[in-house]
Amino acid sequence: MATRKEVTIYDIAKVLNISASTVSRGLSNHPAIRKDTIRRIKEMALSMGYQQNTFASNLRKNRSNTIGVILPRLDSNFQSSVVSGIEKKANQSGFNLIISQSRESVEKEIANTTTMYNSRVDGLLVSLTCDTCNLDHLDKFLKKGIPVVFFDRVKEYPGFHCSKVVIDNVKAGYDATNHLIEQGCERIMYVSDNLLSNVYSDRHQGYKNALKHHKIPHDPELTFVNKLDEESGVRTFSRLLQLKNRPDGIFAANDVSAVAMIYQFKQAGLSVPDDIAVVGFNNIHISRVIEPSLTTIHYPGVEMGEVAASTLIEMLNNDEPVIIKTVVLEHKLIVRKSSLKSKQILSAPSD
Amino acid sequence: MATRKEVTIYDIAKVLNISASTVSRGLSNHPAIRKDTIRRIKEMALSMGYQQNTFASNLRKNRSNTIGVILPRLDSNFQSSVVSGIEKKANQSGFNLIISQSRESVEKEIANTTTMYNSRVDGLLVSLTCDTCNLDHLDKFLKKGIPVVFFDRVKEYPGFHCSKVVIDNVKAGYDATNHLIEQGCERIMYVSDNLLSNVYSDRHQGYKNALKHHKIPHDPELTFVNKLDEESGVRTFSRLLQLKNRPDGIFAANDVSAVAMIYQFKQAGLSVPDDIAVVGFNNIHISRVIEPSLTTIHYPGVEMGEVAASTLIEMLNNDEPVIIKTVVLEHKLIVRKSSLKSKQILSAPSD
DNA sequence: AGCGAAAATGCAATCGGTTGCAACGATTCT
DNA sequence: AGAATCGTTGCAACCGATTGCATTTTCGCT
Repeated sequence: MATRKEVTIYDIAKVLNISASTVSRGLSNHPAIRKDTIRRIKEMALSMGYQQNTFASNLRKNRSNTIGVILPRLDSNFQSSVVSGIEKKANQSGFNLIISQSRESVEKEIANTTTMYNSRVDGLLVSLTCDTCNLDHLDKFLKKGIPVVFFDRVKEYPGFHCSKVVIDNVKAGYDATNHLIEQGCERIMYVSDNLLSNVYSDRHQGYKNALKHHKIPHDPELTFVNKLDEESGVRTFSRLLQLKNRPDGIFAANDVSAVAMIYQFKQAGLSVPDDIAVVGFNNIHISRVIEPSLTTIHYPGVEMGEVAASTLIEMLNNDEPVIIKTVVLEHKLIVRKSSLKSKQILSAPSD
Repeated sequence: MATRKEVTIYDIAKVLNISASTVSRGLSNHPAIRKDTIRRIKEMALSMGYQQNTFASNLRKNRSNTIGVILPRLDSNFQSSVVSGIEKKANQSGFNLIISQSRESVEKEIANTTTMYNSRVDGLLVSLTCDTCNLDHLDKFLKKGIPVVFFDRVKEYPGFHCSKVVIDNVKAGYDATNHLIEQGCERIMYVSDNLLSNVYSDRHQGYKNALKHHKIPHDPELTFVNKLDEESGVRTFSRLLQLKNRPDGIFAANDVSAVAMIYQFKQAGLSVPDDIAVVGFNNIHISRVIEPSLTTIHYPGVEMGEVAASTLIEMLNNDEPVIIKTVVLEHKLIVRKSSLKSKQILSAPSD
């Protein structure tokens, strides 16, 4: 009883006493088919419970109507917002979405790439692993004319050209650091994840730029690279203790670690922001409600997903040669309490 | 230059001077094919860069090797963890995943259902919208023998039988409320989302059970239903102000709203937990680091996803008649500061 | 060497929709 | 009226892998 026979276009054709080609064309509103015939076909299809067999269609058209997404993690605030945006756009345009996570493993990223390739996705959206150091596994897509769009975690690679959707991480890093400096911080620590990744190295660059701009010497000891997870705060704190000269400001490359640090500082009896000011990155929900609330860089996740998906879909729907572009979305420094030094300092002559 | 010809089994067959059937069988390790032939086929396939055409295979086998997931939101801490777990299992078992969000809209849920059906998913994982009040849109799957597994947001519906993966929300609601009562709370508010959804109504039931068990009268005015988002705290707070008798405890059906409330209370100069104790639900990251840290119900998201996916995959791989089952995962009350009334009360004779 | 069984391989139909081209009828034009 | 044209529709060859059944090859055994 489970698998009763499927209705095909041939069945419809037989009932209406026309050919299957006409049914096929009718169902896709082919201009050569008479309006009235189209109506009859569609009505019959509906009443017979016809359901298109996408396999057959895909096979013939050699198009899957599917977009592949490869990203490090789904269980991340930021990344799941991006996927949410992607899903929205893809769905609107009638594309299916197949998603796989690399879990920050290059091997898994490569494996996922192959799966996507074999599933014959029409296009690919990728946010890279931190450790991805070449793009050989993506070559086959470009070679075959399957567009690839990077988002967030991107990579420049010789001979590999594809569109990207990012924020200006250098500028954002600059803004964050600059803000701390303006608050009177003189010894600022940068807490980062793997500097191989553009997002973290660019923020680092911005950090250095800001220091330079304010003529503050750059102390490499103040850049701490570690996994930016919930335990990051503990590690950073112990790292802090080892330093001769304690920093008076921290720029953390994500909110999760910033929040974890604030927690550690509070436990240790240090005052945020007065003993040490903190700026995070991402503007995740938590940053607003933590005590003190976290100054951070807002970073539009859902929008990034939407733009990335739109960019890809545009490439898919256009027959003209692909235009490679890089879309840079606006970020915004959101100042909250974790970085606002007491008023005396604030009102000090800063210009 | 874009689309260079694909390699097919016929090409391989021609080169090796054997038939395509043998190549097909060889590639799938058919026992009737000589080991040596298999080796030769595979080597040639590799060197020619053969890539299986899944459309053709799917068409012939009438199987998509794809699992569909429909859930309310991807940009939710909890739900994205579940998806993460699902992806992990699906990937391990060689299934693709297509995902779509209903964004809490029944219409979109139904539309997604149709898309999934047309994509001919082999099985479906669903977490329902709060407002979904019948399962007619899922009927076609069962009728066609496509297994459906619900997770988290489930629904009992006459004549509709499918497996489920859930937690015991009644018990969890009981545990949360009971804990508040043990802390000395006597007037406990339940802050919920739409009570049509099992997760919220079951927690409500547990809440009432606990009250009853402790012989505390149930005041319907103390159940506040609203959208459990970040603004929920504001709404709940204004609701609180309207009450004659201010509650001394709150059980919130998710952490996001609990945290938002705590924030409001603090702003208003109320002490948590002494003026009002708070228990949340989900144990999202934030609950640990907020001040005061939030007592909550831990709720295994990733595991729920893994179990749901495994359950479905098991059904897909078994030819025997499907065994319907309900898997109930353990939850756990995690006591933190937001509910721990001062020691005097704690050490009071509670037996 | 010869026979039969078992092992290995090939044949050809099939899955269901798509599409270039041919064909048909109706209309228009000369 | 005959030719040209346009609007519709049908024919048949795909797309590439799978699989029941037929056929060939292999090999053991007498």
